[in-house]
Amino acid sequence: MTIRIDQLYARLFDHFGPQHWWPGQSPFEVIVGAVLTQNTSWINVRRAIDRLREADLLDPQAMYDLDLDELAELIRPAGYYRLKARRLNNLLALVIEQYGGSLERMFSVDMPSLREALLSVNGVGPQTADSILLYAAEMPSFVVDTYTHRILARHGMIGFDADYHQIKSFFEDTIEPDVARYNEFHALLVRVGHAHCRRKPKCDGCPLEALLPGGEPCTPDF
DNA sequence: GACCAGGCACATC
DNA sequence: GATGTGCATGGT
Repeated sequence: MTIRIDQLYARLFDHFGPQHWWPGQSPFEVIVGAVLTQNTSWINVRRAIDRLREADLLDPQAMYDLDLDELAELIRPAGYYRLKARRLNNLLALVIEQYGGSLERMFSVDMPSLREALLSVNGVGPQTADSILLYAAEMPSFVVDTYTHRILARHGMIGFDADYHQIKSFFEDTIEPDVARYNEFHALLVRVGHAHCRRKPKCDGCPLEALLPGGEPCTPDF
């Protein structure tokens, strides 16, 4: 017996309300943020993006033209800064060389082809690619992250050993393609993850507690 | 001071 | 194919 996906969404939305993820920012800023947030808290990503904006570098060509060491230094607060400078540069090379530096052109490509192109970039994995598709290109690609995996596994909706594609399909096979819904759902999962489903169990007051049959606890195995 | 954060690629067995 | 490791800053 497991809880249903629509119950999960309803409970999270009722509890936390709309999350307003990545509103009012440029698509390019979303792309940069998607790379910088890899295994990193958003507060540190925020600092790095602010520094880039301050330097007037939130533009594909401008950032691509910048020396790699200088880019690394600017994004330092986001951690793994030398690695991420290279990854950003790899992604910018795609944007510039394949799409002439135009995000509009890049986003006019069909979703499966664009996803494949993004995944071909060294440093862009499935979560980063899907974040770009959903939050920058506004295409209905569900984003899976550590919290999504952990929350679903702990509540018996998937196996603890489920891989990225299985979890993504779990959502996409159930919820019809809907950019706004996918956006909100993922943001809500991260929100409840921050509050209650970290590595160490922190379940007090978790709005998902009562969803399990008989109010049984989740199984915080990882 | 230890532990954690909106991953990913690569080495090794 | 599975498992382990490097990458790094800043908050709790």
